[in-house]
Amino acid sequence: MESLFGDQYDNKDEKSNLFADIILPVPIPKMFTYKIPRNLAESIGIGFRVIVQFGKKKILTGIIGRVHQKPPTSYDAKPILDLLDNHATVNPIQIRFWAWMAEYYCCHIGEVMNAALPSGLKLSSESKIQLNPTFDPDTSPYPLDEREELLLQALANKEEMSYEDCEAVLGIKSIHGILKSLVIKEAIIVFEQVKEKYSPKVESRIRFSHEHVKDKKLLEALFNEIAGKPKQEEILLKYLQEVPVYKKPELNQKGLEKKVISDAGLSASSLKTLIKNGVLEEFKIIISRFEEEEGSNEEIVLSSEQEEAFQQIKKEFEDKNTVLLHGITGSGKTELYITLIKEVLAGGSQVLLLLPEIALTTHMVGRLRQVFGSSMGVYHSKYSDNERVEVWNGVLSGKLSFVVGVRSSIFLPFDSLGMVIIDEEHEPSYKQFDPAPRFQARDAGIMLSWLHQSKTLLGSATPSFETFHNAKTGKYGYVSLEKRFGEAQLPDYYLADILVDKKKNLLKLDFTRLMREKIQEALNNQEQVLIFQNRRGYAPYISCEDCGWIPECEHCDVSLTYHQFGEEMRCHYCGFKEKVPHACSACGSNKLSAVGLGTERIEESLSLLFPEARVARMDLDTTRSKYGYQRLLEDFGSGNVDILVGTQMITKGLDFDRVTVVGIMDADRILYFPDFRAGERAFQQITQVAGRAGRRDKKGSVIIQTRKPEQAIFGQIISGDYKSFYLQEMGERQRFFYPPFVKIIKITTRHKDYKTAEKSARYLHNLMGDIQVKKILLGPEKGLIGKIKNQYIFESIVKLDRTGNAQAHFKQELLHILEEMQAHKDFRGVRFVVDVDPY
DNA sequence: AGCACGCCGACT
DNA sequence: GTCGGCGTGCTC
Repeated sequence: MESLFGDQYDNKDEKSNLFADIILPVPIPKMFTYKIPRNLAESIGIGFRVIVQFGKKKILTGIIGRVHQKPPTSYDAKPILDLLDNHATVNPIQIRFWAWMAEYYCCHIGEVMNAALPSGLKLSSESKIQLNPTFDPDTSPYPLDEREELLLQALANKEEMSYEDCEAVLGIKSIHGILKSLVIKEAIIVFEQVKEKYSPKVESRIRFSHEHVKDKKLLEALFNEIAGKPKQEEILLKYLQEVPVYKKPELNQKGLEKKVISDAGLSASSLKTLIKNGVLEEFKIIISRFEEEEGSNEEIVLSSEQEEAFQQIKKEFEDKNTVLLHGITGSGKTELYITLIKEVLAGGSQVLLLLPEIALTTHMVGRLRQVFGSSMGVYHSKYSDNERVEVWNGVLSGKLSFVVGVRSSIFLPFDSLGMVIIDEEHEPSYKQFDPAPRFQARDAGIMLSWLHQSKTLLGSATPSFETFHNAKTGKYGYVSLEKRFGEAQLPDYYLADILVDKKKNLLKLDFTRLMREKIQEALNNQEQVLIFQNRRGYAPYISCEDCGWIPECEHCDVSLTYHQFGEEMRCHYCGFKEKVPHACSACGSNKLSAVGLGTERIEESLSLLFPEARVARMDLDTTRSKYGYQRLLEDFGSGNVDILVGTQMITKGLDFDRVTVVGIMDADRILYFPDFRAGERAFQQITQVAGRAGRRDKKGSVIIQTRKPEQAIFGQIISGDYKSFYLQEMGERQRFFYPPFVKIIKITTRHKDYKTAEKSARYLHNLMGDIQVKKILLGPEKGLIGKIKNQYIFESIVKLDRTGNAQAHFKQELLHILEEMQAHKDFRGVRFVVDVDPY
């Protein structure tokens, strides 16, 4: 592997001519070559963090991607300014991983770096100004104008000011000229301030000054001395009580957290005096942001089914790198994972377990923590940056050999992965949409695993078709785990026909009679209910009953969603908000009605239908805060809520014994999504949410409301017949050229002017047509949403042959085309986005 | 992406 | 007349 980058220490005598290709977090498709100064040559290597100047003044953190001796021919390389650490922050495998990702997903390696490194590890500079100490306004030969005076005054009582501060002081946008003039007049100095963003958590502690613990007599003397000062004595006694240095003098080294003294209500000023007089000393240590916790080291006992699956997995791994574990909900995958993880860790390798975002808040992590204690790292998107840096460093130092995390945890600096486990592998949230790199963490995880010569286990109750196809064709191993753990039974399904009930006048506030009866039954039995509707807000739009007018977003091509909470109309694409109109803007009629079903409305309807029930709602709007989701879950878990309404958030990881009824408000909405994956997703979503119904002792009920109960997919979902559903859908996919039979690349063209957007998309489309590769080219078509944030959107879809190097060739050509187009003035300001394997 | 340099409108 | 708008070109 080393040879990929050249052996940088080949010729030690010529180290003065060393150059480094550096990855910088900028969206420019190349690395940048800098000169390695003599004094750094010995201590530098691939993956080291360095500081370089980029452009006229910007200072950036870069990562050494390659070291070589070839001086650039067309320009003068700038020197590396400094080295940030005495070790590599990124290992060679990661650099290869980044390079692969940039190439595969058609983005720049700098963008990958940006996504990979927690921002705490990327420092950058900010321009600041300060007063020139030699400047004296009275003797200065240069006259100052009003604004310059103003700025100097503002600066007079400050150490420094940022450009933003200056703008604020002067109240104008362009301060450059003024600053320049002040520099020429030698009144100020402009400098770059580099800020290290990561700050370790520091704890203040106290202990006896050295000589006092050397022998007991000294301590006794000390107490005699201090006897007249009760407050100080109290503090010393408290210290001795917490840290028995009489018995074990070595304990003094670690001291006592300073906070303990103030928490005990003892005098802070007396403590200060003790420190001032040299009796105690204060010192600081760096502590972890994560609590220390012992693992339980318990013996995991697998059921016979689990044990069998476990053995099968191991057997499959003998000749396959990737294995799919097809295990139905509640089959106890967690225990299986734990057993596997333990085994890999015992072998001295690292393990990465990927989970979808919300699953990270649930009991699975708690269970893992119980077993692995703080040797397990958790990498969460809601973590602060400092916390992320600590996980990063934990993996780097070897302290954390096992990490559970969301999709971005594939970027952690593992150096010897033994296994990557991707749970709920079918989850769409593994795909990153925006910004680049638009990677699929499941696929990237398999690649990462391959780079480590490690194994990948994919787990799902409803595998993605891509994965299942790979398993069927023998590319992946396949193990199924069919029995529900602990004798829990599969739920009963009921199809409730919305149209029939409507005709019979049995539909009340969008609830069919069957649904209402089942809910009532559960309530009577003190059981809980989940209601699923994948749409937030009150109603997706409101409409004028007289003329059909619908309020739309000013910036996007969508109707505004009515949110009862806060009484406003909101755009779910750009965040635009406005007041709810009282009359139609087109005809003035005041007959405006809310159309369609959102979670808010369902919540309201439930309160009306079941006034005695406690109803709660879980969607993006109620879980925005860091612990919003967890709080709602706890409320529900503790039985403070009878009915929980929610979006797809409720479909995952909610394992509560008392849920016996799950209602799906509008299955058709999931099914008729204009996307080739709609069927697959419907199957997955409905199965997932249904899996929440009924546990151990009680069979659950799942009520699916639909307008077309005769559709085959329902029968397949109900009988859990994933395979026949799969076969049927795959027939379609093959006929109409959809993945996994082809590779899809989506190219989006965006511009604020409709005509320009359309013209650019056409032009690009034609050029793509000329690429000599077997392909199907569709479009360019106006986006599903024609305009978002005032940008008109066009899309082209390319379907590529999976075999050979068609993909690689096409991508390469495409990037050339885009580069050229972007340089052309006709397409100035046009944004092109390439999405490989889009969702 | 930033951030410079460079050429045109609306204010003193 | 200048200030200040932003178009366009480059970054090792």
